[in-house]
Amino acid sequence: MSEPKERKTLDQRHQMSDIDRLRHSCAHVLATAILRIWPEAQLAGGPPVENGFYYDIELGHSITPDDFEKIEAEMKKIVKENSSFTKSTVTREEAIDLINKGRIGAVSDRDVASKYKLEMLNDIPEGEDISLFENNGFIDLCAGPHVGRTGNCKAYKVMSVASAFFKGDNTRESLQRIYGTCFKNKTELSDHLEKLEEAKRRDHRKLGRELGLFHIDEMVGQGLILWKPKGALVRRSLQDFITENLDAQGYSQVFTPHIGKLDLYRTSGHFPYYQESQYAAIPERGALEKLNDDGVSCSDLTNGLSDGSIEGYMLKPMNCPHHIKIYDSEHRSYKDLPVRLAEFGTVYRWEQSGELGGMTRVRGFTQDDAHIFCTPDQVAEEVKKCLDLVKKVLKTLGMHDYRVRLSLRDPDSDKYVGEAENWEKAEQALRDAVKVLGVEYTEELGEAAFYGPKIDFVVKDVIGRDWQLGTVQVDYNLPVRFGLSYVGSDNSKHTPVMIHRAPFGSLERFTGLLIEHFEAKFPTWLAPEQVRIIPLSDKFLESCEAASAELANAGVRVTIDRAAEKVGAKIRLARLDRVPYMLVIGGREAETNSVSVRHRDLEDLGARPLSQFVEDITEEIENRELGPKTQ
RNA sequence: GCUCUUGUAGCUCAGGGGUAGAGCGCGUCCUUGGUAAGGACGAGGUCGGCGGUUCAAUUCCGCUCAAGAGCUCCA
Repeated sequence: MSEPKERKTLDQRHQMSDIDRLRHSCAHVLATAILRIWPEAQLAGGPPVENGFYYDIELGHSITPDDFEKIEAEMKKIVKENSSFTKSTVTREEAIDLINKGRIGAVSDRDVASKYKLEMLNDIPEGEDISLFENNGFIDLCAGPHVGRTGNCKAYKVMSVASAFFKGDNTRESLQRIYGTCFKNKTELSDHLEKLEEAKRRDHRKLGRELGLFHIDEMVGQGLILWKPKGALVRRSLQDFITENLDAQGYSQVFTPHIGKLDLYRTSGHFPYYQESQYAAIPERGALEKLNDDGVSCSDLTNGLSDGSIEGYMLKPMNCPHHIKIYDSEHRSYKDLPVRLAEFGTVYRWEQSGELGGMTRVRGFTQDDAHIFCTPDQVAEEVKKCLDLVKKVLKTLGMHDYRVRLSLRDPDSDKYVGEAENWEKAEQALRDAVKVLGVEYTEELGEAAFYGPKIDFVVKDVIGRDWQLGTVQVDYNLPVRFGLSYVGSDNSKHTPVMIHRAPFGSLERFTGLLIEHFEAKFPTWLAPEQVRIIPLSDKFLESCEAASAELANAGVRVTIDRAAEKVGAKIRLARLDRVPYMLVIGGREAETNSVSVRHRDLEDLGARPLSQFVEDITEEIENRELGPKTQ
C-alpha cells in the first residue's frame, strides 16, 4: 500500500528495514481483520511507523477501546491461517476496475469502492509500477515489501484509536486511525510495553504534581504554568547557571514589559500575519466605550486594530522587538558591537487547545532569550559562541541524546519575510557554523522562523517524541524592518545582523523535559531540597538544628524531618521526595559532631564529620556535578 | 481547532436513578526509635459547571469547561 503523504521510490522501499516490513505486514493483517468485522469500512492508508503501524479507515460508527479485543482476536485468526503475501502487478485500468468493484481494500466482492484507494492510485506517477498484495483474500494497493506469510506476525497489540485527516490535510476527511505496536518477538514487545509504563512513571505532569513542582489551574487558564516553590527553586538554579555564563560571555541583562503596542508588531511582521496564534489584541482604554457610543460593530473594531486606525496593545509573542528598541535607543558605532542583550523574557502564544500539554507545550513561557547585534564579520564567531553555550548546557545536564537540525526556509512558501539574498547569506552563515560544531546535523526545509533560518537542538523525551529546545538563529531581516544601523569605520551607516538565541528554549519546556530526564532525581545543584536531616528522636533535635544552620550558612537547601515517625519511614519519605542527601543524627553523631550520610541513589555512605560533609556537598553543588563523586 | 476517551475527597481510584466508599495523604493523641511504611481516633465531597428528562439525577440526555491520546499546528 502507498504512503498517503509522500511516495517513496521503489528503490527506497526495498531498503525498508526488516522490522518495518513486519510492521507493514501487520498493518495489512489489521486491515484484513477490520474488513472481516466491519465489511462496510473504507480503507485509506496503513504504513509502518516508529514502534508499530496504523491503518486509516472510514467507518459509519466510532471504534472504541472495547473493540480492540475483538480486533486482536480476528488478527490472531488471520495470523494463524498463515496466508502468504502475494504480489501482482496490474495496469492502471485494471487497478481502477478492481477498486470500483470493491476488490481492493475488501475481503470479498461488495459494492463499496474505497474513494481513498482511488485517490491514492491517482497519486502514483505515470510510468511507475502499480502493484497489489494479497493475503487471506484481502487485496491492497501496495508497493510492499512484506514478510512472507501472515504467520510471521507474532508479537503485536492494538494500542489506540484516534482521528487523522486524510493525507494529513485538515481540510480533508477525518478518518479513524487505529494504532498497533509490533515487534519481532513477544520479548521485545513486552520490553516495549514496559518502556511505555516507565514513561508513564516519569511523566513530568505526574511527578510535577506529586513533588509539588508546578500547577496548572483551570481558573488561571490553559497552558499557563504556576511554578510552586520547589519548581521555582529548580528554575532559579537553571537561571543562575545561565546568568553565570552570560556574565562570562559579555552579555548585558535587560528587562522589558510583557506587552507592546500593535505598531511594534506591525513593524516586526507579527501582527496581523500571526494574529491567530496570539492572544487577542488589547484595545486602548476608552476605545471600546467610544466605539460603543458610535454604534460601531465588533468587526469594525477588528478591522480598526488591523489597519491601525484603532490603537491597542498585544501580549508579546517574542522578545526581539523590545530588544531591538533598546539597541535603537542609542547611536551605535562598530566599536560598540557586538551588543548582546539578554533577558529571561516571558512570551505568550495562543496555541490551539489540543496542542497544550503539561509544561512542554504552553501558552505563556519564559525564554532564556538574548539578541546579539553585530557586524556581518562578527556573525560566525558569535554564532559559534552561542552554539558552544548550548552544548555546554546540554553537557552539564547529561543530555546527550539530541540531534542538531539546520532549519531552512521552504523556497516555495510565502510565509517568510525578507530578501532571498539575505536568506541565503544567513543560511550559509549557519551552515558554516554547524559544520565546525563537530556534531551530526540534518538540513530541514520549511522549519525556519519567518524572519530567518535556525540551528535547533532537538532532544527526544522518554517516549521518543522530539522536542525543540535550544536554538540559534541568524536574522538579516528584522534589523532592516526596524531600520537599525551602526556607524562603520568608513563613517557611513550600516545595518547590523541580529542573532537570536536561547540555550534552553523555554524554561517551562526545558524543566518539563528535565523532570522526565532525571525522573525528578535532579542533580544536587538543581534539587529543590538538597539535604534532609533526620533526627533519630526528639532528643537530637538540637544537634539537627545546629547542623541545619551550618549547611544553610553554606548555601545548602536543607530541611529537618520533625515528624513523630521512625527512621525507616522518614528515609522512605525522603527517597520518595527525591532528596539527594539524608543525614541521620542520633546519639553517636551528636557526640562526635558527625552525620550518617545516605544518598538517594548510593544508599548508606557511612558517618562523616559534619564539616567534611559541608565541604563535599558545597563542592558538588558549585561544580554542578551530575552526581556525587564515588570513592 | 478536529476525532475519541475521561472528569467522584489533596492524590490514586471503586461505586451507581433514592443526595456516597477504599487506600494513601492530612489533623490530634500514644509511641522516642538506627536507615523504604509503629498504633489509635478524627476531619474532609453541591460526584467539573449549566440546562433537560424524571416523583427523584452524582448516575440518563444535551451543552459547556478542563484533562489525556492521536491528527493538524508550533513565528
